[in-house]
Parts: sequence; structure tokens; C-alpha cells
Amino acid sequence: MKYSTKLSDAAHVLAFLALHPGAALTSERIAESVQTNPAYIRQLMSALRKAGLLVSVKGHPRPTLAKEPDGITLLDMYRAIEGDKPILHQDTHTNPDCGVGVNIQLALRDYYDEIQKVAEDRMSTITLQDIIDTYRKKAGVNNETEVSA
Amino acid sequence: MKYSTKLSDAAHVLAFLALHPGAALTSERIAESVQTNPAYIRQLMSALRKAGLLVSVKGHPRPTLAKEPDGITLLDMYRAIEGDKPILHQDTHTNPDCGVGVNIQLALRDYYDEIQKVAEDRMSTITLQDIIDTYRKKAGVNNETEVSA
DNA sequence: TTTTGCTGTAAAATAATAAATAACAGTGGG
DNA sequence: CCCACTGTTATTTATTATTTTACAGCAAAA
Repeated sequence: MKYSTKLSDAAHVLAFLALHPGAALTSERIAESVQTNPAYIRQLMSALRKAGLLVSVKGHPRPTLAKEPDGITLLDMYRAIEGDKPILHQDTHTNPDCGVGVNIQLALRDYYDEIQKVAEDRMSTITLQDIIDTYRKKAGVNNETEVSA
Repeated sequence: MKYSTKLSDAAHVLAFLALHPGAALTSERIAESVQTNPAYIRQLMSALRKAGLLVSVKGHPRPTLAKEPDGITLLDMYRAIEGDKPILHQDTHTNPDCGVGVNIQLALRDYYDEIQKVAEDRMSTITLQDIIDTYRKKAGVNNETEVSA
């Protein structure tokens, strides 16, 4: 497969909303910034909506954040978009007749869970507000205005 | 793409070597345990060899660990197998004419780097010896012997 | 109340990456 | 000199992500 960039794109969408409060943001407008197609943006927004991070009304091009930016973490976005997909993947097709194969994978699971935990703990400390703050610094350096296409 | 299980399989291979010291382990024998094909195992071993984790001689079916199990970390394996592949992936195809898109991704990079760091830090604390120790506990519970197929 | 533009959703097509497979030159041991 | 095996590359297949297409239904404007 390709590598999933859904988390990045979801963060992009939420930041875009936060940076354009009150604007009439169609999925097409957002898609231009992400440089993708409107249906994909709507799919992302659908997941974010179901997770309670975003509010929108069918047919009405005015999606808004469901919470303040400092109340939305990167982990919230990850859960919304990727569910419980792990960052490291086990091989679940080892030989079931081989005790080594089976139990090595069981052992690895414990350690993968630990790694997942520290990654998620870190994600839970990063908010959309943090991302926006960092964005503003970068944008300042790059002399960009946040209303450009 | 499929999800990569190379790290899991590499750990499997190294653990298998550690658990069968002195045995004549052909790539075919190891492949049986992982339930895959010998060429794939040889590819993994090639990467592990280049990273200095494993020693083998062409044509000679007796690969051995290049270091003690407590001197090989999960991070060593990850580097050997995945190089500097990140666990989270940015969208590098956003609209370059959109300041928001460009700079949001730059901001995300900082945070992704942090998440990568905590994950790798954790990986660096987990050794092949730890995995083997945990394996033995699991294997004990499951009443398996480590010499079965 | 009709029209228009948009959303929400699903299905099908395409793209990217991983793993499986096949092939073969070359090594070491018998 | 054989033989079994490794190390390596190239090709094919499988799996997942993204793109594309399509369309029913809502909201606002006319």
C-alpha cells in the first residue's frame, strides 16, 4: 500500500478551519490547500465529525471545530482517523505449529504495546493549538499570510 | 501497500538463531518457522548482516549473532530493516502555493519528530535478550519446547 | 417552491508499497 | 568436481491508500 497520510491531512483540515473562522469553506476550497479531491476531504471530515471533533451540516458549507483548539489532541485525531491501528505491525502469519514463531510474536506484542503507549502518550500532549502556534512561527519565517490560497 | 512486518520477522530470525545455537540453520529452516519463503529470510538476514547484527558466510548454512542478545536492541533491528523510515507519514503533496498547507506540514514535522523520538527511545531499551526472556515465559505457559518445528 | 450548490456516502479505479516467487552466479565442504 | 546453500536481483502478486465517479438529500437564495 501507500503510506497513510490521513493523520497529517486531518490535522491540516482542522488547522485550516481554525485559521479561517467564519469563512465559507467548501470541501473543494479545503481540497485545494491539501491538493487532493473534495470527496477525500469529506471522508476525513466525516471521521472527524463522528469522533466529535468537528461539526457540520449537510449541504451547508460551514464546518466548524466542535471544541477549542487546545481541547483537541493529536491522539484524538489519530483515534478518529486510524482507530486502533498500531504503528508497528506484527506478523500474524507465522507457523502455528512452531512454538518459537508463535511465542516470539506473543513476546513482541508486549513490547509493541509499550511502544504504542509511549507514542500515544506523546500524541496526547500535542494539541491543535500547539500545531497552530508552531504554524504561525513557521509562517512568519516564511513570510506567508494565512489567507492565501 | 501491505503493512510491513519486516521488523517482527527480523526479530523472529534473530531470536531463532539465539534459541538454536550451533544448529545448521538454512534459510529454508528459518522460513518454515516464519512461514514464508527462504529468499525473504535471506533478504532480512542480508540487512541484518549489513547492520552488523548477524554474521554469515556465503554458501555456509550457519548464520550467527554478531553480538550478545543483550547488546542488540529493537532499535538496532528497526534501523537495520527500515532505515530512517518514520512511523507517521506526512503529506508531502500539499499545495505549494498555499502557505497554510506548507507551514502546517512543517509544524507537524516537528511534532512527528518528537513522537518518533519517544518511540525510538523506547525501542532502544528493549533488547533481544528481553524478547527471549519474555518468549520463555510465554513458551512455558504454552507448554511448548523451543526445538519444535 | 424551485433551483443551485453543496454535503455525505459508497463504489470502482488507480497507485504505492510489501511480500512472494523465480532465477542464478558464486561459495564452501565433501 | 559435485552438491547444497547463500546472496542478490528481477518479476509477479497481494494489500492498502488514495483518487475518481456518482448520486441522493439538505439549505439557502431566488
